[in-house]
Amino acid sequence: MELKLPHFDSVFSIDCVIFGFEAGELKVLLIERNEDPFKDWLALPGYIVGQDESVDHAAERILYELTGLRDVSIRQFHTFGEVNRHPQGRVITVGYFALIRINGQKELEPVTHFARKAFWHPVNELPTLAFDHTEIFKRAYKKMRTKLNYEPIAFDLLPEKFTLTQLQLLYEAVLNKKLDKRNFRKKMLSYGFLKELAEKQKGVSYRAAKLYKFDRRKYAKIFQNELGS
Amino acid sequence: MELKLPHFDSVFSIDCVIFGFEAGELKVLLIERNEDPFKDWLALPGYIVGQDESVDHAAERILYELTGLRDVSIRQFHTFGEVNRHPQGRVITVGYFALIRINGQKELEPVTHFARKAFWHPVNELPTLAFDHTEIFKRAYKKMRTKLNYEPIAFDLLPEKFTLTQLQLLYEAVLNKKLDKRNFRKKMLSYGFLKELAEKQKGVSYRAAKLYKFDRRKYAKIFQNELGS
DNA sequence: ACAAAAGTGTTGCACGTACACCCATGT
DNA sequence: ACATGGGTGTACGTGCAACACTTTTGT
Repeated sequence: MELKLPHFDSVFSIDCVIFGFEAGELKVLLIERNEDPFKDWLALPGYIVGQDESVDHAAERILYELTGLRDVSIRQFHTFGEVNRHPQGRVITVGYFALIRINGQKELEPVTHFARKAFWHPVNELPTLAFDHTEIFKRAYKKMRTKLNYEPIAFDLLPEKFTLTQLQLLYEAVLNKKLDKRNFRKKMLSYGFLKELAEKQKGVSYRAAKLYKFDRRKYAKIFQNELGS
Repeated sequence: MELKLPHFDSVFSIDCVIFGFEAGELKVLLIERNEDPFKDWLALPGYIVGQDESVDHAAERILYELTGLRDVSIRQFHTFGEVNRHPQGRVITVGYFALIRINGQKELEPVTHFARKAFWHPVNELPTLAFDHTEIFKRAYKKMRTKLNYEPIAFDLLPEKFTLTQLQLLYEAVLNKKLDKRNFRKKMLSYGFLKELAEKQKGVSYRAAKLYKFDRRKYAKIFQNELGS
């Protein structure tokens, strides 16, 4: 079929706001750019969408290239389409956010040339970022806090096995407020998607806490009704 | 500054899912296309974003060109970025939805050449639409129903002055279920953003109902706290 | 024994839900 | 007078918020 579309100098990109949780703090994954524009600046990991890949696929690819992680819950949250948000031309960017397990694993190592390094930075006291990335981050953070209240996204940030106190500390860090221990536990357990393990915490110099894991199967079963029409 | 961006054959568009309420039914604004591809098909109103306009601006412009309406609450809800969603090339589209007052006003008349006509169609029993517009519509409809539960978007669909029964019928049509009259009124009035008018309904052959209007100022005052950090 | 965090129940309040009858008005 | 929708209150159950002490374990 003949191509009748206008020929604009326009490009799509995606930018990822990737949250992690470490040392009791909520963190976001940043890169140090190695290319113009904004060479040497800090930025959210993001890149141009390929001509022959879907936007969703691009988001997964870039997340993989920067972190080595797959099968992460990654979701689109907003598209940023201001005319002058990119100094080199018309670029609209689709923002995605993901929550991943930091796990104290190996150093993050970008496999793409455009980033000099990638690292976790606490979400509080964020430095100035390239482009409109500060705005993109803020929007993602807001959305994430909202979602935390009605979707079990917190578990993506924790190790597979965790204690209820760890879970609570995470909620407190993200929502930035203290929660009541008894109410928190009651509520979490009442959902019925936490699986209590026989195992206990190790290496602590006080009473060891029970470990739990998030049971995706039970979660799906419980909330399948909410889909509807 | 030198343009270093890759030169892709790619274009952004926007598609609008515009809801209206008429004759007790929820309706969506469709157009009959007058251009290839999908010439003569029914579709959501949408068009290509200009090189020098923001995506948000494009959405407002297109809504205006198709309906003559301004100052409508129009919101982005999702971006559709599959590779082959457009037969002529790579087009990603940003979906917006809006709710407007049908008002029994003058016929809708497209001022752009690409649509032969625009008209309201009940959301139930929607015909087959061009491109992936059925999918876009479904996503908007779902989002809209969700939003109805926690934002006062329903008032955009009603005339400025309305009765509580009209409001309830609208909720019932959108949510597709019956609601209890007493509970519905109690809840709506408890919010405190409905202003009771001295005026009453006219021209009905039964007891005339009180008219209300939605008080945006009160709403803003009541819910300004929810913004935060 | 002590330090440190784990673990555990009850009460009041706000909110949603279920439910049925009299009232005002136009014909 | 009658038909039609307008308008109103109560009782119950659920879920959330406030609140403090005992238990377990490692040192």
